[in-house]
Amino acid sequence: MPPPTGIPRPTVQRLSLYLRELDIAEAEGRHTISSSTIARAFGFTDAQVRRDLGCLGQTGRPGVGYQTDFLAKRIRGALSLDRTWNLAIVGTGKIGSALMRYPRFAGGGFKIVAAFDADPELAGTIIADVEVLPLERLTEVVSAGDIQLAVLAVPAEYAQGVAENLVSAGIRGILNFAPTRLKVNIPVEPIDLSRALEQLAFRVSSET
Amino acid sequence: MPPPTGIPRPTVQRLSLYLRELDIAEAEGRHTISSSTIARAFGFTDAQVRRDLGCLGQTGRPGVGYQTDFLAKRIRGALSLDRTWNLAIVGTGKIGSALMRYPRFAGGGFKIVAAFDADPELAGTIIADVEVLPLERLTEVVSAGDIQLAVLAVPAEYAQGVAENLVSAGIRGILNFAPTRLKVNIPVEPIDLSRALEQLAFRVSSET
DNA sequence: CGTTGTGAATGTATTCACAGCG
DNA sequence: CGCTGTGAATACATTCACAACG
Repeated sequence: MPPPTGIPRPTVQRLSLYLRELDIAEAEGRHTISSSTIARAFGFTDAQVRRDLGCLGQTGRPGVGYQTDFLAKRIRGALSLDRTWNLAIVGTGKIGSALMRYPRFAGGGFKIVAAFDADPELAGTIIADVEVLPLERLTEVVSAGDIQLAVLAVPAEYAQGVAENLVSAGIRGILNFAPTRLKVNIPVEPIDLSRALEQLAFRVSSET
Repeated sequence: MPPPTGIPRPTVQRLSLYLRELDIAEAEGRHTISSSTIARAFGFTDAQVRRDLGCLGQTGRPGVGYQTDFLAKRIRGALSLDRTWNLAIVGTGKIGSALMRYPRFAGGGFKIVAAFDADPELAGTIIADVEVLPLERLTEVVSAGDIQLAVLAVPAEYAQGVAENLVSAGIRGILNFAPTRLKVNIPVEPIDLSRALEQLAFRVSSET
């Protein structure tokens, strides 16, 4: 049962952040937190935080704030993080293999369960406890292994082709590191380093 | 002379994309391109593209479209990409060193000129033609080397401290790979993998 | 008290629709 | 014609401001 999709995009993005702050608060033993505390952590306004949390229904108590564990659970539910997502890494070059060793992926319900590379040299290698398989086995393994998401870290020129394979293998979403817009009809979340750098350059040069 | 900062954030983001499409068009020998062609490449509306390009002043010709080379130059100017930005990579672990080998950085006016790591073992190593220096030399090298931007790829717990060093060394903007909000008064552009994954999970599970 | 939740007001971004130009 | 540039209309997001609540 997909949770209500009525949550606006910018809100979803911020909910991810709130979740982190809640985890910190919980780890520090704070059982309750106010909208303005959350807001301050990220430079938002308290009204914004309340508006965002309002999307999850009644979650706070006036005069007290939000109960951290309850709210975290609520956000996880809304974001569908209250389950495990199995990931395949496709392309185990520099970026792909770096990601496989990125510890934070293990944290929140995301689990790397397979890795693929076109280079036959790499097949058989083991990176962070996961064996790298040849690309040909993608369809087979993805279908059999209940893998929902893929991290695409192949050279730009192959990205579209591999993406199409992923879709027909049954992958439901792609985290795309290649600087290309993928033409597929499943959700794609791009990680665009050049764009981020250009953004940064712009902001720096339009400083006061 | 910083270009007019009057360009709205979402527009700046899209201008980066348009620039890519223009480079492709130019490479293919198309000397002219219409707003709807650009729009189609990214799934935007033609009106949106024209509105965005409107921020750059009069750039197109009715009945014809936009002249690719001229428009590209105009966008580069607006985004301050008509210059070289010197980068320092700070933290040459998995992600940092992967970035140093990322070819696309070389492409558009961004040049990695220095790299630092806290681990003395790594000092002296050479990655992609750049020598890794110990963190202590950061201030010295950044000041001397005319380095404007830093890519921060250190473990989350050190990020804030290193960021402060970067600021006092004279860095003007940070591309931050650590999953932390940096409290500094220069522009920071976050690359947040966990957030992107969570975003993706949400979108997948709220599919029709 | 302090803090939530939310209507109403404001601000920002996108789309519509068309006059005007080559 | 085809296509740009832009006012006017619309949709969306954020902030204000305050009643209600423990």
